[in-house]
Amino acid sequence: MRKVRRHSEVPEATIHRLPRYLEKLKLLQAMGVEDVSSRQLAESLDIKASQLRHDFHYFGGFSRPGRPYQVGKLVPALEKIIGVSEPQPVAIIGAGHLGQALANYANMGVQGFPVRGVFDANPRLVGLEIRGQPVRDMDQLEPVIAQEGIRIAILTVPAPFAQEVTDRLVKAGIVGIVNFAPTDLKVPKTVAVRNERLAVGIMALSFKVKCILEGDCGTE
Amino acid sequence: MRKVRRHSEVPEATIHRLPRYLEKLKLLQAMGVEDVSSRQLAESLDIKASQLRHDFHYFGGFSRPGRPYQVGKLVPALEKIIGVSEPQPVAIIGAGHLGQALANYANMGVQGFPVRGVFDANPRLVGLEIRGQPVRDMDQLEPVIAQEGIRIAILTVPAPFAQEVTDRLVKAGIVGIVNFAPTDLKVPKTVAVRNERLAVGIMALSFKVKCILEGDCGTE
DNA sequence: TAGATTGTTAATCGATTAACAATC
DNA sequence: TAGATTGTTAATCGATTAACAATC
Repeated sequence: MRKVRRHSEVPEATIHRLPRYLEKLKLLQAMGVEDVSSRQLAESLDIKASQLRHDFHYFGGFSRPGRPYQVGKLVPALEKIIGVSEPQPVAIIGAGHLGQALANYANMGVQGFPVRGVFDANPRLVGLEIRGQPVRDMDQLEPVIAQEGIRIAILTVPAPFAQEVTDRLVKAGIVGIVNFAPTDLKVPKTVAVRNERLAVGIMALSFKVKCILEGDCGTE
Repeated sequence: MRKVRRHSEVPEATIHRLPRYLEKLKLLQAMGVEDVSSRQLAESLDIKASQLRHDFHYFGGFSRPGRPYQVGKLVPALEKIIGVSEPQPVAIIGAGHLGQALANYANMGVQGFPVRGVFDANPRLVGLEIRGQPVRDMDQLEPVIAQEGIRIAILTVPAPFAQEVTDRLVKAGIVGIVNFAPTDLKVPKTVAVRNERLAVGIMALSFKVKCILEGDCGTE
């Protein structure tokens, strides 16, 4: 470690590549690979080696010049940077189809984000068991967040309720929200929001599909 | 319409804003708003007016200099550009929790992407009804895609099966794939893929949460 | 040593923002 | 007309890529 950089200086684009680096490195680790060069790793991710080194450079000194990266050292280093060295408990607000799907998604825990609370306002859903956890009534939101030390929430409530639930989450100490509701959330600057909107994704895809079908993509 | 531009020249960033423009404009339309200036529209989306005009400029002439945009003209124009003037039938491959959640998501049809086929390899899921549609066996994949004229598929199968299913989809004439499997897909250049990976999103969020909690964000 | 590799800076590329003429 | 607005180009900003010295 040679330089300390403030996170704010790390470009958004780099931040989004970090999880992909970690994912691929964990795969290599599981295969017993010990060393990997920037070229090898970059190629497997379909990016340029210089970009990968440039990205790593924000955090300084993962290897020494002349030596390839050691998978066993890089994995924990990236986990520390991303913030998943310790498990990060998460809450899921909204136990509809999507909320249930996410609560059921076993990989969440494996990736470092164990689900420690599932909440819904619908009394018919409250009490339902998902992977050994009950769906809780919304009045349990604040106490469970406090008790479990939850900092990240996944929001899967209908759009009309998204903002009021968000306000409660912020007051309860939540610092990061993954928003699946198709609406923009107002939060203080000290809270990070990531919007996951399926509709936007499928429409962007549709634009490209149209361009492929109409031979309008500049490839011919 | 003054200029015809090839789609390939439209930047990725612009493509991803088009659905957001359309979404907001439809909202305005539903409220009975007839005219909207670039400044008003941009402000409501938290972007710069010049960026919005610059984006629209790729497609040329939505209004005339001096006159604001007419919502009633802009909505169908954007729908045409994005490719949702006609409903685009989609197939969902994989009827696990996530696949079921998506098949249940009524908004899909409203947004212009009606679900016209849900498929799974698990015989215990085959026959299950979701919103009036049966989960079909995988051997129905090719005939249904052909019969319904489906061009876009949503992939929610486990990662180990993602590539083989993709190969079948491509052979069956699918041109766009929304990939929820946590693995990269190999496809010909004539097929568009959009990766929707929850793990990447929550990890990118985690990085920011860490930076907020540690006061390492340059805001103080 | 010779070849390969990283860390780091400089050059290139692309996207955002500002500016303003033309128009209503 | 005066004020507001778009379309369009130029200026700025940021991210990617290339280049290469230092190192093994």
